Amino acid sequence: MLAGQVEPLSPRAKEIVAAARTLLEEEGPDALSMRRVADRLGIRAPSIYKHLPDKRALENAIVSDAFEEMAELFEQATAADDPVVAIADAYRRFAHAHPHLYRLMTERPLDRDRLTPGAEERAAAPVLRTTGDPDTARAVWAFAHGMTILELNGRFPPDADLDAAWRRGLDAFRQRP
Amino acid sequence: MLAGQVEPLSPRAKEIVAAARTLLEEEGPDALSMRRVADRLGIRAPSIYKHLPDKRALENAIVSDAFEEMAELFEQATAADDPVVAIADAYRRFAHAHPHLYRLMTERPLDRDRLTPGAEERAAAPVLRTTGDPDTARAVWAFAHGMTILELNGRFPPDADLDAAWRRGLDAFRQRP
DNA sequence: TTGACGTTGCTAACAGCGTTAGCCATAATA
DNA sequence: TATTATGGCTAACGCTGTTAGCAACGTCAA
Repeated sequence: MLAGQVEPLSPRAKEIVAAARTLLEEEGPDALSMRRVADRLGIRAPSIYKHLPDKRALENAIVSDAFEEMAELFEQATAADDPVVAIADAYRRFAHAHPHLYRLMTERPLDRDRLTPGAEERAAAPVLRTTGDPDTARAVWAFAHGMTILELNGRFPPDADLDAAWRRGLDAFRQRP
Repeated sequence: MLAGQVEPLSPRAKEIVAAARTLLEEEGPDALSMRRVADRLGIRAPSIYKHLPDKRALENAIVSDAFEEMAELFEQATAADDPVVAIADAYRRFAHAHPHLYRLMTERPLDRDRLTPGAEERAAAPVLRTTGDPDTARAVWAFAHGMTILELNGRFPPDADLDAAWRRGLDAFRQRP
């Protein structure tokens, strides 16, 4: 319990986080500067520091929210006939709908001490539960993330059938009879 | 043929690229600034622009070299008993040996017009050849990248057995009898 | 030998970044 | 009414990539 307590955001801080998220989703990571966020709110950049300690805290708040939203989607998907596929599809759909947000969530180490406690675990739980064993859960997650981020980054050939590769991958992890 | 021709680097440019790569590998991406690179060579940052058009060109040169090195490793691995596993292992080993370099190679869209022509294809070819079909090749690559980058970014639990998850994933893509 | 020119360095500067220090007006509280 | 906390502000610092313009040097032609 050495981790510093993450205190809840004030209403004003939530407004700032909301503005930051909109900016990120609409204009991408370069637009997510303290000055641009402040602009959107009609204030100056240094004023943000009255509500949030630094830029990383702003990003962490966005990421925490996104984890909660993902967890919600995954929990709904567990009810499907093939829950692993349903969760994976929800994962990929989320990333396509929020590409800049998805990159922010995945492209670097999490500073877990400063995220909403439990959010990450809540998103991870359905995958672990539906695949059965942790090694498979991790392998499926790795495939889903790899596929998704390479796709977002335009790393596959333009004529590649990525839906087919996606199905091929998920099929590989299906229980063998 | 709309792509601008990539002209070969002058000897001095190659020195700059070498210094930049060392800096990146030793101190990480934040150290890879034009001023730090110049420092290493005993010159000033603006002088770099006499040899390379911009920072992106510097990064592209590093990435192009890395692709060639990867291709070399993959081509050696195709001789193994189980070439898919051997290539995948070489991939993961390369990333572990050069984490900052690996991130630079994968974390954003390539500007293919400005890379050494053919380097990317040369690295991709062995995977395609040994897996047989393109969908499987892409799925295996996605798994390998996903596993590797999540590992580098410390996204798995600290007690996770990542070697086991790695084997589990590769096993899933093995031809079924 | 001299003049021209390309090469390769330099300094100064610009706009943008995250962040800090310090000031001030307003609102809430003792 | 006096005090304190809140939430803005400006100015500034050191960092970033990059450009403009200048100066020294080597090469090569007339």
